[in-house]
Amino acid sequence: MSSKTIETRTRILEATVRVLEEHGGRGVRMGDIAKETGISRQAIYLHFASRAELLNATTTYLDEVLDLERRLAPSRAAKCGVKRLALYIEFWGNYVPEIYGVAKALLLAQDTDEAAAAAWQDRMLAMRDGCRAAIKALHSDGKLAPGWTTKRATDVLWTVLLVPNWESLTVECGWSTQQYVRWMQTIAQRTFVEE
Amino acid sequence: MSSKTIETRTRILEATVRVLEEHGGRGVRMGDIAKETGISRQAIYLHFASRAELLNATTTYLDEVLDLERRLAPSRAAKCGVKRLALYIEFWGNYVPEIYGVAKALLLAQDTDEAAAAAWQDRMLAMRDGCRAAIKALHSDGKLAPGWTTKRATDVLWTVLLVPNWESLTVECGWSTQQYVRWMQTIAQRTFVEE
DNA sequence: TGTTTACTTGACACCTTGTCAACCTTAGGA
DNA sequence: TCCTAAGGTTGACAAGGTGTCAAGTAAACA
Repeated sequence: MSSKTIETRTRILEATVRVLEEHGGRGVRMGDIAKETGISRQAIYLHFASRAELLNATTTYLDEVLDLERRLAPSRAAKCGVKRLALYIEFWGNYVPEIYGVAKALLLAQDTDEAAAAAWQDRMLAMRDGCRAAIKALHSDGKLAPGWTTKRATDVLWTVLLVPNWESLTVECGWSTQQYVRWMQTIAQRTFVEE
Repeated sequence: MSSKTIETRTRILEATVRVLEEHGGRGVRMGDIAKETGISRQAIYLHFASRAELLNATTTYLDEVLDLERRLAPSRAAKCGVKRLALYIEFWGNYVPEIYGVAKALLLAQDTDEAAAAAWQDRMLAMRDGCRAAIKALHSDGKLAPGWTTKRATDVLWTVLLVPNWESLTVECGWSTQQYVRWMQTIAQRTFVEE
């Protein structure tokens, strides 16, 4: 790829983030993104094969810009399962607001777009790995509350952390990010950690 | 409305339930419903103003057919808050699978359709009343775990019971209805009920 | 017999994504 | 300096869905 190609590609990605963030991921068309980038709608297809691919590339781009790996480090370095669980929820609760626009757009595209569904599925499976790791750490410490298997506890933690729930609590119910983190930690603690 | 009008209207509603249930609420077009009913696509608009209105009417129709009121009775008659909470979750966990197809369709229509969004919002606010009643009953018994306000606990219970979470646990994670009910009760118990 | 009611058929507007062809512009190599 | 290719522009169009409209049909009803 020439430097000009890369530059335009980056400009498109930046514009996508901006316009998606601004509209909460809803009702954003290819034409809107093109206008924000300052190029024609058709030109976007010179860089991305479809809307789904653009959306997918945008999440990857955001992960880099927001330094996903650095943000994940604390929870991975936790000394005990209880701590790891709390730190993972803290990471996630602070990450979702930053990616919400793009995430929502990808989420909405799922119905009509097979590729978008697969892309989002992938990301959520990655998030699930984080959940599983936290639950396993808890289990290793002998602190997983009785009755829970690793699989079942992972299912629940993962489901509860899904973006629509964050949306419900913050957008609908008016919670702040801090409240989200704090009470999600409380729920996870009470549900999964043996007293 | 003439009896013929009512009969056709009912046939459309029945057909909508069938075809939506069959396809899990995804990718069902007005033409599909018309074909299933045995009338022309345009004729549906003689009975329902729009796709959103049809979907909305279908949920109301299902509530009647499935006797929503009767199903709600046990939780409402519960003698204590703990029991009420458990029974409400049991009701909901057994109700969602029955309405899933229609619910999913209405859920998917939300992005493009303002009216569909409002209709679903309405139903979910009704469900929220049930959550609030259970939490309040718990609170009256002095059994609401410390730290929770009625509002905050209602927010959480309501969010956790939302249809996408049921979908995640059953469709994605492979849980049975029984498992869903049992573990949701467990989570609610451990999270909200004072030991 | 004549009229109203429920429905049919065919056509079409609107919206968005994705594709195509033809044309333009500019930077870089020979 | 010339000319070529890459990156972009414009206009047009197909596909696929919702919703609308006009004209016609068939049967019930008065």
